[in-house]
Amino acid sequence: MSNTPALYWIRRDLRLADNPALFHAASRGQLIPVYIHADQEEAPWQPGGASRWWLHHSLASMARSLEKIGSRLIIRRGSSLETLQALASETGATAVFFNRLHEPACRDRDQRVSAALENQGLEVQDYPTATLIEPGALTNLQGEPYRVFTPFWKAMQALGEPSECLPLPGDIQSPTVWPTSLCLDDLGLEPSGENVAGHSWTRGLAEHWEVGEHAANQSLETLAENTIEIYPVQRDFPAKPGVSRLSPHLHFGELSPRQVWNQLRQAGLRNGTEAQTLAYLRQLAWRDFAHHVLHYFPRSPLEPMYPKYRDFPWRQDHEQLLRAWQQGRTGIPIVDAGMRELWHTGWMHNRVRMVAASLLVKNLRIPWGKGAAWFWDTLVDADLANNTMGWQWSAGCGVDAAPYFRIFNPILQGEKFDAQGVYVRRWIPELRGVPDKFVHKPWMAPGGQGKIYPSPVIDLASSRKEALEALASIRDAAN
DNA sequence: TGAAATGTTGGGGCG
DNA sequence: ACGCCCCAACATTTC
Repeated sequence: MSNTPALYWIRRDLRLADNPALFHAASRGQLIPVYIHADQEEAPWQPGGASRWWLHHSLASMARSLEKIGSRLIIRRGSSLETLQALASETGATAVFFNRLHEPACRDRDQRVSAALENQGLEVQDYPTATLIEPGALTNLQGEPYRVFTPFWKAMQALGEPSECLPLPGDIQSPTVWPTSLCLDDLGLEPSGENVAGHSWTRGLAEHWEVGEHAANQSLETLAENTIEIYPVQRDFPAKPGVSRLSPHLHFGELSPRQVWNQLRQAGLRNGTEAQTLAYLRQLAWRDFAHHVLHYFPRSPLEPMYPKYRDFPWRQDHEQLLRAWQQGRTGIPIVDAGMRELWHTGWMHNRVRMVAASLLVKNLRIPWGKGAAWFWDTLVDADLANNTMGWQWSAGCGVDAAPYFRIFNPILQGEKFDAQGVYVRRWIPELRGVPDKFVHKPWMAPGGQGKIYPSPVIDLASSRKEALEALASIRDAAN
């Protein structure tokens, strides 16, 4: 026990349970939880619109949780280092505890902050908790980073189960005097005004999500006890509730991946759903793989991992097409439905993300970074590692990527994974009068039944051919 | 975590 | 009964 306070520096670890920095800081003695809004330090990957909305509500939830256990959330704005230094001198704190972030900008910032604080005699403790395997800790037998998922996953499994989760922090000791705090609203996180479609973002997001640790645990409970049973089969069908929707909770640390792993494992044993559980844990491992790849390739958010793709002949003057894609009016139902789901709810089903990305990158030949930037701004689960891996995978220029010739046909994808058109009609009411047979290609409906919906902005067959030619023009380059 | 083009096979209609 | 053709249905190759 120390008789000076410790600062618990909160970032994207917005939970009380299984929280190493909070647990150890609280065990040490007087605790001062602090959130410092310094998003320019993460530039150019500061949180986008949907993320800011989520962050606002998650911080509000964290503040309430801390108050319930007799503590508080101190909110400040400014340079992380200067703010921590100021707080230390205001409160007499002699230690700073935090959980690690692994994005390159955050990691560099945290190392600078730690070094500076230690230089002036403060104790700094940081903990891994954002991933199951710490990025950089797992290499193949040659000491090289894995570049293919399956061997990475096998190596992960060979390491055995994650350790037990930490309990809630015990007795919370407050400092004798609390430092001053801003109000959450002072941070101006919630986007004001309307999004691209003229909808109020705030309302749409609020209608579709419950934010915070409690809601995150409820979603995990639903997954472990119900959805997991149907997950392996239903996860590919966007109209069905076959996926976990845990991604934003994991991104903001309302749940740790270790909690997800351990709870699913236990439920799987209890309910005899171990095989289904493994299918989900494999997907959870993709999240670790993405962080692992970002660790070794810190420039990958902006640069193709295979340099020859820098010379890819992207379409010139694609602004109009990009806007049609963003706004969900490409004329291709499965893509438009996905893009509308995105702006209404801040989320899109993964199967549809892949189809929408393929259309943007391959048929429209628009640089994948434009799609990544749009997703970054509109997804509540926007995560630099996952977003980068997903887009480079789709564009064919990343590790373990879809081969360049793999081009989705959005009509076939729609017919295969949304045969009755339930998903596309949910987001595109105009299609409700179009018969099932043509719901994924309304322009082909006889008798003007499909006329109500605009024709595709791109011809799928000819643009596919052009994409293959464009890709052939760079494929013989050295790498 | 593809789809189109091409090849093969076998059942059935037909003269 | 038989050969021929058509064309699903399935398999393989190619991008």
